Amino acid sequence: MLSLHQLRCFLTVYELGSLTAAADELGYAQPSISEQIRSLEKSIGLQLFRRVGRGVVPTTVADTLRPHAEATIAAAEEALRAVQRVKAFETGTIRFGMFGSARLYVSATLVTDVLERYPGVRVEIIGLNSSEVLEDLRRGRIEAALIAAPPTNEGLEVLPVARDELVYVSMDPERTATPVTARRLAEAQLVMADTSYRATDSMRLALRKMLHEAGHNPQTRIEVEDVETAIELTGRGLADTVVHRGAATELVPRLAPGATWTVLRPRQYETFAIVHRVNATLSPAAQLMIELAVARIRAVAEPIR
Amino acid sequence: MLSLHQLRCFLTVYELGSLTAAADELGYAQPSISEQIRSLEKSIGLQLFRRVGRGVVPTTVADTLRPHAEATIAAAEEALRAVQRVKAFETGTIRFGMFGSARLYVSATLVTDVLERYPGVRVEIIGLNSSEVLEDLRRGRIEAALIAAPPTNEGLEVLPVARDELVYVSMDPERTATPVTARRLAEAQLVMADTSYRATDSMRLALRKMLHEAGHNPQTRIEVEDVETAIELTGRGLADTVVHRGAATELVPRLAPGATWTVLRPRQYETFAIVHRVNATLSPAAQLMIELAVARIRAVAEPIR
DNA sequence: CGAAAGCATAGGTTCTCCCTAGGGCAAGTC
DNA sequence: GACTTGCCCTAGGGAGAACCTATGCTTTCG
Repeated sequence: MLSLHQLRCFLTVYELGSLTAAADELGYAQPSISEQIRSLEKSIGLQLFRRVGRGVVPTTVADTLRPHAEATIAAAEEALRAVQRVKAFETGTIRFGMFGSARLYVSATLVTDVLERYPGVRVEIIGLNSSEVLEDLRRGRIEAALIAAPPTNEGLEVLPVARDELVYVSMDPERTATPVTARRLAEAQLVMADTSYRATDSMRLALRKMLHEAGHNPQTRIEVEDVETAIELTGRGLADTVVHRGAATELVPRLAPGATWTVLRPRQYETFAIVHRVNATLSPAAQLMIELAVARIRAVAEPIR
Repeated sequence: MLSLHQLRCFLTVYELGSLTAAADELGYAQPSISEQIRSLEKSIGLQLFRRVGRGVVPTTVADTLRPHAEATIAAAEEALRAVQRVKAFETGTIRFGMFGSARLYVSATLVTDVLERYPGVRVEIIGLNSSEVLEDLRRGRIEAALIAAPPTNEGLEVLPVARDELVYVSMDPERTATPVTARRLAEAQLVMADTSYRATDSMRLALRKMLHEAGHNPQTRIEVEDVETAIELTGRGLADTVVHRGAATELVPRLAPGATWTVLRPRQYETFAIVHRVNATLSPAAQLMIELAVARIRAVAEPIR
């Protein structure tokens, strides 16, 4: 079987015209080089060097092989360099999951942070829709993610890093003059985001629990996919909505100018957490993303611990 | 240390997404593949696959490595193909030595023969001057040669294949009307070729012996390097010359029109022989050249045995 | 919850790599 | 022409790599 080591020995011998010299050059004993050359000759079925008195002389076969051997060695070294560059974050792709409204807080700035420190890398933020993130985590296609809705999913390790309060958004200033109670919430016309995941969305669960405790049943008038859409509809006065404070700060001025918001009573919080598979040893890239994402979200939300 | 085997395993695992499947594909047991991947990961210092429940998933490092690994494997395979083509004479260079007047007989047609059978090869006929051939043989830079002056050189094996008669060439038809005796030869004004090798040239030795036996001393008027020059000077009537019949047939009509030739008395012969180092195992290329050269020279000269 | 699939580990065998020691041949030297 | 030197080869042995079978553990699927 052909090996890189054989090719390296071959090239050195070809260059120096001597097994002994090649052995010195490569730091081996002469019989070792001899053996490598012999095994290479055997594996191609042709003589590469003519043993002639003192020294060896390359055959025309060796002339033919030489450039290819050099190309092969070069390709192998280039392969090593490529992964070393990835190791040093000089290049390569870094993938990170981000799910729910978390992206509103950190996605853009996180990418900026990474690119600033490692200009060569390619950054992929996976999961503008939530199910993908969990599936990708479960399937191992991404190592870690920052999510806003801690699932009790088995096999996933969850590290809360910050929390953000839920706020009630409306175009009617009267409705946001005072904190919104469970009763008022139950009576409101609401537009809620993340339709597809209403069964597992932690915000929904929190609101449902709050209403239940007050003896009410949750009722939403409109269901949409995006937080953006929910806020935009609120801006048109069609309904009110409940979102994270961060989302409100970020989106209301742009999508629902004139809308105001207030907290709930009792106050409700959503936790942001880093999630990854249990027992996973995280890659440097993943650790970097986690570090930056945590720093960013702690700057804009309320840090936990 | 990086190895081609590791890269092959890596690519198969990457493609199939499974160690077990890769093991089946490559014909190994699963733990062997596992070990190869692990050692590759260790040698680059980065994880290539995330072990996730059922199967493995490539990391971004693996994505980076893959094209380089493919390029390296491809280069290695191309190297093998290249030498296999040489093996089959589909390409590559074939070197052969040819020395003395032998080239007049076979050099051009020999090249034609080779190119006809193996259109892809490059043919090099080494040694239009004689010393190079022996030196190249001695140094091992060529494996074999066809020569016209069998040297008693130690370390070289000589296989006579044909002989050619020496003829006396002159512009004076009277001098070639009858075979030339030693006495007439001693009296003639001669131009002789291969000056540089007069001490070892077998034709010189043969003539000298012939003259000595008749009690004469050899005396040459003009010494030149080339047979061509000798014949050309003969054509101008400046002197007569002694050359192989083959050289006369080939060159006299072109270089000395009007000149005629006759044999010597007693008749003198020059032997053509294949020469190579003793105990040398000849390459297929060398054997081919020998075979063709022998066939050719036996067609135009008088075969021995 | 049991069965199946897939990776990791353990232990042992075989093969490869590399070493040292010594033989043989060719080239250069006295 | 014998001697020395340089260089390759062979032989034999030890360390490590590669590979195998058997088995255990985790995840996934019915």
